[in-house]
Amino acid sequence: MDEIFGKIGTAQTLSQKIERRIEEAIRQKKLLIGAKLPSERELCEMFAVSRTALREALRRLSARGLIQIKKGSGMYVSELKIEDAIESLNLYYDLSFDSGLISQIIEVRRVFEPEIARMAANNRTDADLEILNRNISDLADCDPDNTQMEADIINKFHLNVAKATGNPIVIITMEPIYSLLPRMRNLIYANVDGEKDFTVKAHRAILESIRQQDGEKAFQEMVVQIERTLEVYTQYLKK
Amino acid sequence: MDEIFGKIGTAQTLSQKIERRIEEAIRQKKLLIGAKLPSERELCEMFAVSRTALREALRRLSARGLIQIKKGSGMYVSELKIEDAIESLNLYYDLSFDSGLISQIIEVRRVFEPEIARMAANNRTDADLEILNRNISDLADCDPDNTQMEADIINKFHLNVAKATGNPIVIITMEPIYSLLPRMRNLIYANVDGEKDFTVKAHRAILESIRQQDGEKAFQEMVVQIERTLEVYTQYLKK
DNA sequence: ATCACAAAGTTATCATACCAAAATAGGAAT
DNA sequence: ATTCCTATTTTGGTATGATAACTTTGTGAT
Repeated sequence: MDEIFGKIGTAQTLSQKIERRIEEAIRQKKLLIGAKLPSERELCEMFAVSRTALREALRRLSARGLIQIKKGSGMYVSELKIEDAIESLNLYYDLSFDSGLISQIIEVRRVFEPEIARMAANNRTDADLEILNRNISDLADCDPDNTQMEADIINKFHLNVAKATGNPIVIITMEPIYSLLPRMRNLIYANVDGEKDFTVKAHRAILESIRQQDGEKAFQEMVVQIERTLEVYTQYLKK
Repeated sequence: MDEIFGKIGTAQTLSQKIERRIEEAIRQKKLLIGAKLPSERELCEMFAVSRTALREALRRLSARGLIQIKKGSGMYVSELKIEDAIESLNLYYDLSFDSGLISQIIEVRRVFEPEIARMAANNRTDADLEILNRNISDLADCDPDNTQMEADIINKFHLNVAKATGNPIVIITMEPIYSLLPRMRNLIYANVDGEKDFTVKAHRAILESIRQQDGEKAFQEMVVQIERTLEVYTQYLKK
């Protein structure tokens, strides 16, 4: 451990201490979701700090999605949305986006998604089937020129398969990855003839396997779909 | 789409506008990593706003990891670390954690980790081997009473396997899950006799497969390890 | 050349005041 | 009783100026 020398002048600022205190209260459920925080003035008295310091702490908390500030009304503990967490990831990807990332994402999907399809086949409900079915119809009916919407729909299909596993952890782990797909696909998908037909067929095959609760078949069909995607991307990357 | 009625009074506050402006500058690389921002006073003049508004914008940016503020020195554009992005996910997991998630996490690990082990076997470097080796030694040498540290070490082993895949997406995906393990394991692991010996052996087997770059064997060994964990947890959950 | 210390620049905090948006309460019109 | 409007209160948003604490830089003595 080279932690011997580390952080000497890292004294937390006052506003950071305040931030931590409130964050801890939320983490420990002392402040429940939706709870209204005392007003700024009251909090100033309670913490015995100036409004400036307090407000800067609150700004950070709201930037991180922990609280919601409503002018004229008050501040409320907000349910941390997965979107907030993903927003950070998106920014990260935005800043470090390169073609290498594309193939790495594909690699992960190639490995994870077939297993997800299998789980979905084993656990899906009838409601899941309906959603997936409508999803496929949406793609088939979608205006071919609206590639953005096509990408969104395809994205949602995969996300809905993840949801059909009934395991929220699966959703949470894959959500950040799926959130990247529209951007990537937009670069490529539009240029490939016949790709949409293939995708619709592949999705139908996956759905059918899930309907039959045939995990192994769902696995295989997903492999086909992902490997095709991989091919398309590979072509693009060679250009 | 029920987006017909939505957000009317969404007037951005001044500090949010400032935040966007600076964020955009960073996203568009007009401000490069490490670049020093003008001082608060200068920025105030440039944006023609008060220091209060400006500072609150800067607090948000630093909370999101885009800039680093050094007292007495200045403000610098910082490289957005993966850890910053993952920190948000961790918080999210933290807030939605309950014992019901344990079995779901196990299910996910059961499906994902063997594949990760296979990827690691294919892509590992010698440096990865060394890290994993030291990790196993640490566990073997660890004070048996210090269950917290044992849990940490085990946690790190799995994370290091993920790192050995060489694919950052894998890390991002799994890191939040691993961050939950110590807490879970602490509840259970301590009570099971002989568990440590088993874990050490299992880890050695996994490492050996990765060393030989035998993906299939690594996959299988990881299955063994995870299913054992699943057993232990199942016993606990039945109590 | 080295060290100690002062000076300048920068962020952190505080205190106060005023502005703007939203919620609330009260009363008037229906 | 209900609806509508208005005045009041509460709450967050912005502005300003002063002071403290910290970092960096430069100066001068050694």
